[in-house]
Amino acid sequence: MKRTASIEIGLNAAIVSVRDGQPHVLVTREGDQWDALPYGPFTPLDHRTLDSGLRDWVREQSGLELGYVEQLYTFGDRGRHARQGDAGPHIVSVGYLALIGEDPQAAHEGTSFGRWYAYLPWEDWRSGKPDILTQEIEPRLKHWATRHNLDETRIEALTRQERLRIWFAIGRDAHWDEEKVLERYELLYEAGLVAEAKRDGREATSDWDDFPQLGRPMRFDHRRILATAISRLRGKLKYRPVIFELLTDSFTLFELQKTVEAISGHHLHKQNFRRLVENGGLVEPTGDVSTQTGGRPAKLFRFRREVLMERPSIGVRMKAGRN
Amino acid sequence: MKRTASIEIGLNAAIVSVRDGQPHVLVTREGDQWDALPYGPFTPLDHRTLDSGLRDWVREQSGLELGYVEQLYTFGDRGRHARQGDAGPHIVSVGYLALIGEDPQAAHEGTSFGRWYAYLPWEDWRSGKPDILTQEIEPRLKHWATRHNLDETRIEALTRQERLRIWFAIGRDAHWDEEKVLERYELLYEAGLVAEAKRDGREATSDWDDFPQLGRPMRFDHRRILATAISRLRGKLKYRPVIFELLTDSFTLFELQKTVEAISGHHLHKQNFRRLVENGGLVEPTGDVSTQTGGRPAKLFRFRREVLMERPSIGVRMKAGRN
DNA sequence: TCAAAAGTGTTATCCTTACACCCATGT
DNA sequence: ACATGGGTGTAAGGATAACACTTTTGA
Repeated sequence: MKRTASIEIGLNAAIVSVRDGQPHVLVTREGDQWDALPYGPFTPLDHRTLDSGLRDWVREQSGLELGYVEQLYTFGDRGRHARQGDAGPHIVSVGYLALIGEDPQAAHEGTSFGRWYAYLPWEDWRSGKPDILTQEIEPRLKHWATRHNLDETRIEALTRQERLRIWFAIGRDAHWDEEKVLERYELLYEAGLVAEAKRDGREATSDWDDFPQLGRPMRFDHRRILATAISRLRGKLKYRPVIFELLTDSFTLFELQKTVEAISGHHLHKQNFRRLVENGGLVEPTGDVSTQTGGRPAKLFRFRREVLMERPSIGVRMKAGRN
Repeated sequence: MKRTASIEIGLNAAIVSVRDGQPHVLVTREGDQWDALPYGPFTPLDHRTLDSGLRDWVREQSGLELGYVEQLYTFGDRGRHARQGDAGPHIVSVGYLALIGEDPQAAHEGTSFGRWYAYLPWEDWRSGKPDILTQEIEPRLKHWATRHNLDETRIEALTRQERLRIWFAIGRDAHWDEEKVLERYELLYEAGLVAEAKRDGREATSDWDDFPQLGRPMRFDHRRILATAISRLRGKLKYRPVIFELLTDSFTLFELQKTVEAISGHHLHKQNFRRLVENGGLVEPTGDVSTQTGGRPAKLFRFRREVLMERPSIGVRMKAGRN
């Protein structure tokens, strides 16, 4: 028998909602502390399953009743919850992604929806490449890549240069892969360029005081969980019709497009997007029109739930485009 | 503060290897017990991370040194590890998928590689639809679907009929989705058609004694973890070049095709498969040929590791075919 | 010689992309 | 009138699937 130590299982939820064309995540703010995702310990006596435990915590902390919920990943790094030299129980945390369609009315005091791209501003390419990449991130990462590039202790590990190329599109023929959100955040952490790295006692690339704030930080490793959620959601969009979990029952194609753009972080080509969606059999017209569009009234559509039973895997395929 | 209860975190690995065209998973057999996946508790004092804990347990139990490892899912249902009325600590288990390329020599005493399709025989469509589906499973599932179909307590839940259609391709226009391995296993469990359901004290569709063995059962919920691993691997094949983790450094296109077929569970069209692979830039000729093929000597290929840095997502695309 | 697997070539079809253009409404 | 978003048509290009066929080895 091995030695045992007290373990606690933490449940964390990244609860996503799109409003006014911006993706948001539910956060709790306690005083001047950093924003946190809703979380709480899993206690088997109170919770039948991990899922139901999560729903209980979210209900208690925010008043929200969750619909679509999906497990993301279980994080178990030693000391991930601890500040330097801190003791205390070891915590393994199970991260979840939840999606909310209707505009959630009044959540509890102390909770609110924070914009994704306030936490991860380099992920929003809807109006082109974000300035923070060119001006702040790229020069610092390039500098970091030149400093002792010889930490390749493991064989077959990617070099710093290579990681910049595939994850940050720095270098020739490189291109931005919108799904690599987690990899980018973890690289910034490793390079000591986010506030959490300083908090956790990691070495910085240069003086911390010179640093701009690269995105709003979060408590514990919650920004990592948010990054995981975004990665998963951006990937899943392409092969599962999850986007409709973020919309009301009926919607215009424009609203659908804006929601996909909000999540994927880049612009889409209007005409082709409409055709792909309509031909794909994902939606059907309700018969009504919306006159609130600022232009010609738009047909309203609803999601065809039957597709879940027709095609094994179907999503909103699309490529970036100008129009 | 909530009540606390002792929690233990278990680590489980589905270690996959393809030999002689058959996919296998590493199991331990203790006496007349059911086969089990390698597993052990996560103890933070011994293990730095969940990953390293898993590698430690596998090394200890089987002597294998793992390469490619990927977290699958964390299972936390109350009582999932318990027999009826059993008490004891609550166990949350974290499932992993590991892939092994080289034919693994001598694993420890008591461990061996068991064939996937001995555990889940309905998943092997390489020689057409398996008889066990037509003869044993479908009639029993149809019967189950007619019995009190009114367990739709949740709104929006799929009916039994619908689930048979989308997951078991029973009904008109239905077609088999090879990725839905977990859904199928869980449905068989829910319908009381696998031995684990009896062991866990679930009600059967009819008398247990009448039942054929629907696949070889496993300890605890290990067959569910295996099903999760297969689902994930079959899905991932299509957008990541993971298949090469299951092959030796150089291989013929025929070996590659047989390996993909072993994993995906269906036959592929030879000519088109070869073209897709060669044109896709996934592989490059080594210059050597293999004369051990039983026919004309075949060019040997190797995986182009550079693609990991070129394309964001690339896999072995293919459709079922006759040839 | 035959079986078995390695390979090549060609076509029809579908899907995607890109471009051009017109429609209906509110201000 | 014009801005805004809604909506249609079409043609080029690429990828896929299905088919037919030739080549090289071992038994």
